[in-house]
Amino acid sequence: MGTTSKALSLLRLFSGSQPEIGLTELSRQSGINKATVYRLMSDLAEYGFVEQVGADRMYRIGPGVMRLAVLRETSVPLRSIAKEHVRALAEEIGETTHVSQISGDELSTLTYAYSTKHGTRVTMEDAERLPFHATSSGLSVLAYSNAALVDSILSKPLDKRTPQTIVDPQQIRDELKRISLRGHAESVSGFEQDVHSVAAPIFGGGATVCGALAIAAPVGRVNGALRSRMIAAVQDRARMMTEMMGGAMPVSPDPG
Amino acid sequence: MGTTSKALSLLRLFSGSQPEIGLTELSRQSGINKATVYRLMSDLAEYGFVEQVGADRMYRIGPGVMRLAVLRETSVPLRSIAKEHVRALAEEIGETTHVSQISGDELSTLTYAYSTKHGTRVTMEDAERLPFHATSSGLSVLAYSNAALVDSILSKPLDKRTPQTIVDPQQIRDELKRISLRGHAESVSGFEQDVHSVAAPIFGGGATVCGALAIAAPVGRVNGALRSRMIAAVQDRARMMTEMMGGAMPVSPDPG
DNA sequence: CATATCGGTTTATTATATGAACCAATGGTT
DNA sequence: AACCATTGGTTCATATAATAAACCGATATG
Repeated sequence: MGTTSKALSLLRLFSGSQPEIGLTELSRQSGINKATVYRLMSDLAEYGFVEQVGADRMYRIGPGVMRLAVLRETSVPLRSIAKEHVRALAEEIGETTHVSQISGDELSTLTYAYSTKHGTRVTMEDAERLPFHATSSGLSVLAYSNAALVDSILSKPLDKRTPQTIVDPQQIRDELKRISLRGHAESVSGFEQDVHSVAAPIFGGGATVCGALAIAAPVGRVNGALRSRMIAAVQDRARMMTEMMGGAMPVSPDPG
Repeated sequence: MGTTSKALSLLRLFSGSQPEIGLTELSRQSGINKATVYRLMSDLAEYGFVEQVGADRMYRIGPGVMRLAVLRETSVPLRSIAKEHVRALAEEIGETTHVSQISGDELSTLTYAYSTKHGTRVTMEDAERLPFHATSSGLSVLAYSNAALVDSILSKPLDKRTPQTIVDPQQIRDELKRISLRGHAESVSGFEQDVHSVAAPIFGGGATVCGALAIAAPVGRVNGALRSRMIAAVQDRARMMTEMMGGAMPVSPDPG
């Protein structure tokens, strides 16, 4: 593993549930020597990617990423487009909604919204990382991705998140075919127990898939009627988002 | 210069006016060997910090930064707070406004807003990088920064952006003292010709300065009345933003 | 058709990253 | 107050990983 990769992998350790991490803890979780971590974090800090805060000198994500984020949003305004739709959809359906984008070999949640209609709801974490194979969002994206990405994902061992998670590559490939015919993906307790989710892909410029819109509800609340509404609404909204992204659905589903 | 620093410095080359850069161009502008740039960009791409797009395989900022940006905004919501104030202030004064944040040894523009009141206006660039010594924003930040940052900035050679740019360290230190007494900074044609700007610092948790709010108007339009309004408004808004950040103005100005 | 430029690759060379051991400081616990 | 366990940070001999010149094939340009 190269030095640069090591430095970048350290950034991946930060998450919504762990927004600040100390030097020793970074070393422990990454498996990288403490002295090395120190030097890498110093480099990252110099460029504003992390900053040290408080008396205990914990590290957190720094201001430098905001500059890059502004640039990114200018060319690919997925997040700003997503925000409004996610809110409206949550209100319309009365369940939790979220948009996630492809980022390497996983999805990362861009934004999400809760509905206040029910006392219980599926909860999300800020900037949560979602595996492709175990979420409706991931499957909906894979169904429209090129063969290279699908192969790369399915060739690695797949994490069995719950007893219901499908980890057999062939079974997943079959499912991907069905998804590309229907235009939406569905997952019942595949990622988190008791969560029923439906998702539809979002396309950017050039009919390439860039992320997914999803609705997630507690399993017990999803009856036939709600399920139909969820599927119809998520597909409808995803289509609207694709349009605003200047993208287009591929004419015939990618066979990959 | 370490490998990590090299990789991160490549990211700094991307800007609003140059959102996509090719391999050879990256090598040229960074002064780093092409083969090295290739490997570094491959590493960055693997972690989603850049992505290649189009037939000519140009690089642009990738989706990975959005995940980090979401995390950053959760702990330091400067940008979301800034957006509304910048808009309101632009409307109130009828001139261009912007908020920038400290990012290493420079400021980077988080968000800005134009007013439609006049046909001419000061224009901004997305994610523009602003030097400390030549902008009212930078000076207002420095005036409330610790001595270490001030020394580090003033010890390096200062770029004379315009004939009016002050580049003498001692002259700048004198000005910083005055700024910390008044609570705002002012710059006439110090960064761009014919631009008159006023700025006030924004403080985050622990009374530490984290950025600045600024108003920028064409020099010819700034008469005594407008100038007074600009100064009063920028200070007022910056105070509001500081409050929303959970920050506080330092009781006595930092002597640094 | 010749030339230039592009993204990407190879390879011997060497500069750079590494990690065990070590500090000093902090904060509980006995 | 003495003690132990942690923390962030530093040192330096060692060895691994980064580097740059030359090269390749493809595309575009005159």
